[in-house]
Amino acid sequence: MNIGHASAASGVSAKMIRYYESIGLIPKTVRTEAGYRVYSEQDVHTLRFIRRARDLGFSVEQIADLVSLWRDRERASKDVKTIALGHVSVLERKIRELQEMASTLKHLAENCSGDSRPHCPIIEELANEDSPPVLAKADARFGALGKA
Amino acid sequence: MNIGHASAASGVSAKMIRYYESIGLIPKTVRTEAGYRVYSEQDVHTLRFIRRARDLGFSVEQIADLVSLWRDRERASKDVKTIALGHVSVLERKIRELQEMASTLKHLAENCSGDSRPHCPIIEELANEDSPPVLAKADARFGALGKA
DNA sequence: CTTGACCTTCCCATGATTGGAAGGACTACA
DNA sequence: TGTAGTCCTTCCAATCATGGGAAGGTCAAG
Repeated sequence: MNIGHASAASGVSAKMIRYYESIGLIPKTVRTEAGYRVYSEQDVHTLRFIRRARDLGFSVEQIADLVSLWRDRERASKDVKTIALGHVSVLERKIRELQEMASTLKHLAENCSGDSRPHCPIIEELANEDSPPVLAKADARFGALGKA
Repeated sequence: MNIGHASAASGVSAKMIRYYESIGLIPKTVRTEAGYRVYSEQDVHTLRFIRRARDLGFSVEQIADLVSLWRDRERASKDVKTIALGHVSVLERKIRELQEMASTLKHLAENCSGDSRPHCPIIEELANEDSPPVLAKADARFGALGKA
């Protein structure tokens, strides 16, 4: 099976499959004489595992740990649970940060008439000389949501 | 006032001030003969405005819009409200995605004994041949939380 | 006049992902 | 056999906001 087929079968883009190989998340594959990568059903299985972990928001680094724990049939379930719960707490912190942002903004927007007049509490809050941080301490790096 | 002072007064790092200038979010400053950037109180005020908007998770692109609306004393509050509410809906979608991830993981972890035995429903779910996506469609790009 | 703290520009790295270019390989069809 | 079209390969670049650091100029205090 070539990379395009493995991609379709696993839901991981060919680009990402090559990337995962380059960073060592998955081992280098067998190649045909022409240099084409060849994948087995087991490889596709691994790729699906990786995709599901990505869907759950695990980082590539965490996924590497999960994959090796997956391969180790003797590992303790505690080790897996530790990673999962650690990730849950990161997710929950992130959720709280975003909820704070959203509720602050909603509160401001509720007090903004939203008509053609210039008065606007949203802008006024952002411009407020006296209120240092708008929120306590929401790590701005996790607030940015890209150009979605 | 030089850039270090402006940074301390606004809470925006000197690195970011230069970056914001380079991308046109803030105008080029006056320079001393030696080439040092010089900032006024008004500039610091603008930087604080920007930092607060960042704290609320606005993208630089959105901040550019907010800054120009801020400067325009005749603008309609509707324009500001539209940006804010658009951002709120993005935040809320993101929150729902993360909540789905967290609840799926918590559910799996609750059923994982977390002891030294190998049985682990978390790994088993990730490895499950039959369940295509773990979650409906959580954009993986927003699931990754960096190496926090 | 030296020391240290500041400033300047420039380049690089992050994380996961996508895009594209240039070129080789394979398949199907005439 | 030729050729068109689709696949594959590698390499390079961009995203977004931010930090790190190097090399070198400037400034203020001692």
